[in-house]
Amino acid sequence: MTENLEDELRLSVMRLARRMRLERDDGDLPDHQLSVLFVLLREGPISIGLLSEHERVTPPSMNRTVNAMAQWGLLNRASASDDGRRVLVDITEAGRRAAGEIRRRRAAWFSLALRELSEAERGSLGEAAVLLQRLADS
Amino acid sequence: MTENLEDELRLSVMRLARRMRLERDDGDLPDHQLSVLFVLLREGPISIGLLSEHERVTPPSMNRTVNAMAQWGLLNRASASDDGRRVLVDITEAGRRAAGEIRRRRAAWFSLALRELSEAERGSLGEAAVLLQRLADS
DNA sequence: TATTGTTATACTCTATAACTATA
DNA sequence: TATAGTTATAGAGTATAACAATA
Repeated sequence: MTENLEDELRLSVMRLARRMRLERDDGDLPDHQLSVLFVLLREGPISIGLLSEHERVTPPSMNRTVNAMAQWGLLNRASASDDGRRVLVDITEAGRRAAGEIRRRRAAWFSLALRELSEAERGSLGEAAVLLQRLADS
Repeated sequence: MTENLEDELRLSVMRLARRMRLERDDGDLPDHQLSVLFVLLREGPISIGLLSEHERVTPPSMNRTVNAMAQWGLLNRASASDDGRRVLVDITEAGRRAAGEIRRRRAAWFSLALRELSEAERGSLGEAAVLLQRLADS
């Protein structure tokens, strides 16, 4: 792949992600809360400390975010049974619903956008999906 | 493309973009300032109002951000010659350097990640780049 | 004594409302 | 009178430092 194509790929991924992030309503959750919900969906119950590392914020900041979200019923806090210091955070049914709404909205937009492509082009993107996944994990 | 593949593509794009955004140092610009620089690079001189729409913040908020960035010499403010009310914001050489640094860091990481793929796989991604670009614009 | 989380405090970014300057 | 931007003020989100509880 030429360097130019590499840049084009990188930039288009960034811009497409931004475009998808914009598929939200005014009443939706703040970005950082939404991001926490997605982590919980992906990783399951997790401590405040790990959550703060994952989201690249300090533990006090994450603590505050988690408290706000617990007040809204989006997640639960519970002491870890094996270590009284740790707090395990888990998503609630309401949290799942909130995250699901955004996900559906993004998926709906994306589906429509994909229909503008040809069958062959969609096939190319299908091949690419698994590769992008691998890159994200590296 | 099956619905499942559609989801996989959407999620992998989001996650790869996040992974790339993380390629920054502590001393780097705040996200919203960086985002403004990227808009200026892409769109050239632009008014405060359009900039605030593009970044989805209110005009007073963007005004503040622009002032801070002007103080750091990252951009220039100038009245529009044809309309004394409008302010045209343009990136400076220092702004270009700051944006370029992040871009280089992301490009370097991405280059390394791509080397883990086969030649054929990189070819697939090359094809996909232009399609992702088109989706981002839709 | 080290680790996990919390409280106290301050700074930054954001928003709404009210204001100024220009059209 | 309408529009582009600014100032005033307040509400979130974040950070650092100091503290409490548990290991």
